[in-house]
This record gives sequence, C-alpha cells and structure tokens, in this order.
Amino acid sequence: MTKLQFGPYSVSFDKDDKVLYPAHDGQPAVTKADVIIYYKDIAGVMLPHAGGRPVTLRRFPDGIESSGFYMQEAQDYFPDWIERVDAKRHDGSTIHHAVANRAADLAYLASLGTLEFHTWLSHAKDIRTPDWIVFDLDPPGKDEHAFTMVRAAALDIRGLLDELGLASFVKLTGSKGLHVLAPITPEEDFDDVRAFARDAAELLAARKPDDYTTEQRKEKRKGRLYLDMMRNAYAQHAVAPYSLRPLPGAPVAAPLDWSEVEDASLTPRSVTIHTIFRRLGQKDDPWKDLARHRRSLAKAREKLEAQL
DNA sequence: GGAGCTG
DNA sequence: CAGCTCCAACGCTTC
DNA sequence: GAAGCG
Ligand SMILES: [Mn+2]
Ligand SMILES: [Mn+2]
Repeated sequence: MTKLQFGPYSVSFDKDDKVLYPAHDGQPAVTKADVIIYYKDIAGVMLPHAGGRPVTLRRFPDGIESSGFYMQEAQDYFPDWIERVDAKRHDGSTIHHAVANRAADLAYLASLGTLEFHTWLSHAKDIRTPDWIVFDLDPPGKDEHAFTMVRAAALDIRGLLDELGLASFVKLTGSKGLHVLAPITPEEDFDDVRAFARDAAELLAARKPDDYTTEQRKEKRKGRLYLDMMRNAYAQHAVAPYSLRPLPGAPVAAPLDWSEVEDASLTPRSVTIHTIFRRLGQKDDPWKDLARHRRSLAKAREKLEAQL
C-alpha cells in the first residue's frame, strides 16, 4: 500500500505497478502509480483552469486496453473532503458532480483509475453562467492534411475573436483536434453565450464557405471542417487542460502557445505524459494569463452583429 | 476500483 | 464465498 | 415525435 500525504488529506492505493498504458512507440509503459503521481505533479498548472468546476470522470481501472466508463455522479464512498455540487438536469433530476480543488482531489480520483477529466464550462459556484467559450475543431478526414485544416481553422478563429475584442487560447485535445477557448465574464447563461458562438461560427463559415460549415448533418458537410458549437450548451463538458487521454502513448490535452499552431510539424498527440514536464520546465504555462483576459460579451456581440 | 446483487 | 454488473446519457437541432 | 450529432 502506498500512501501520499497532502496536508490533512491522504490518498492510499495499491497495485502501483499495474500497467494502464502499455509501452508504445519506444516509450515505456505507464503504471497506475505513474498516473497518480502525474496528477499530483500537474495540479499546480491544471487546477488554476480546471479547479472549481463540475467534473466528469473517464475511468479505466484495468487500463486503456480494457473497457472504461464515464462517471458523472460523485459516489458516496468518495472522501467527504471532495467537494460536490448539485447540477439540475432539464428533466428535473439532480446530479451531484465532484469538484476538484486540490492536488489531493486529483490524486484520489486518479487512484480510482481515472485517466481523463472533463469539466463544465462554468464554475460550481455559478453553474449557470459559463466563463469559457469553446470552439471544438476536429479534422474532417483522417489523412495528414486534415490536421493542417484544423490548425488553419484555429488561426482563423483567433483572428475573428481578435476582431471582436476577445482573447483566445488554444490546446491540443490529445486525440484528433484542437480546442480554441475564449475566456469571458461569467454573466450570461449558456443559451445566450451559445447563440453568440453560433453567430461567430456562421460568420466564419460565410467567409470561407469551401473550408468551414456549421451543418450538423454529416451528409451536408462535404469534406468541410465542422465548427461545432454544441459544447457551449448547459451540462456539456470538454476535456480538461492537462488531462491525460486514454489513448496509446498517454497523450496530454496540452495548452499551446499560438506560435506552435503555425508549426506544420505539430500533431494532435505531440505532447505526452513523458514530455509534458520537460516542456513546462522550458516554458511557462501558455494559459497562465487566461483568467485575466476575461471580457464581457456585450461589446463583442455589437461588433459581431455589425458583420452579419 | 468499489459496491451491490445473485447463487 | 466468487462471479457478475453497474458506473452517461444530455442537450440541442433537424427531419 | 423521432433521429442525428457530439
Ligand atoms: Mn473534438
Ligand atoms: Mn475491475
């Protein structure tokens, strides 16, 4: 039994050497202990962004080659020092989400086999008003060129947000695409924020109708990159910055500097559990200033509507 | 991984 | 006791 | 109201 102490909180676990990620592409296997230590050590850069939000867990107690499951409901057996928040569903039922606030919280949840953390776009404290807009960009095809289209789309969104007076930040999803995130003042509900995001996406699609589409029906997209705004709805979530992904090689949903998006050698799984700390040793967290760049949507909406 | 249920 | 099952569907759009 | 989508 290994025991990690975090001030008054302790996290105990066994089977330290259980392999959760098999060796891959010349990199060693990643064990249960590796994952728990990863979350303990990444907490300092992850929690300023992901902390304080309702989380959904994606657990793989037997590793990525066995089946996993999502877990929304914080279980009664979680320690009482893990915060919970009540989230009403539209059907009237209530989900009790866990909220990660400290390194101990991440380490405990990782000890359950949680590989991937998702968060809401709002804080537990103010669950109805998001402080992030997320543009979810996935490649339309599976060839090498497809990710080039994703990079171009991210840069176009950055350009538009800049025109509208909003800051933008970008991360690898660690799977296939990129997320572009705009920090906003949490003062409007999900419906209003999503309407803004949809208008912005439609403007972009109107400017480059051969490259982008907002069509939900796959059949109508015709090889164009789909600008998906549905993540900006109530009770939806996105993979947390610095979360691991349950994919071979243990890729990380890694925040990037914008200059990295212009680099054609970037791949969606460029950053892994094996490289992230060396990377952070050489550069600051690219999202360090994210919360300070929150802006109200009011002015941006005026500018956007003038373009429609 | 942990809890609850069945046999 | 061992073995098996459950852990997420929700929100929104389009047809 | 049902189906599609993520
Ligand atoms: Mn995506
Ligand atoms: Mn198991």
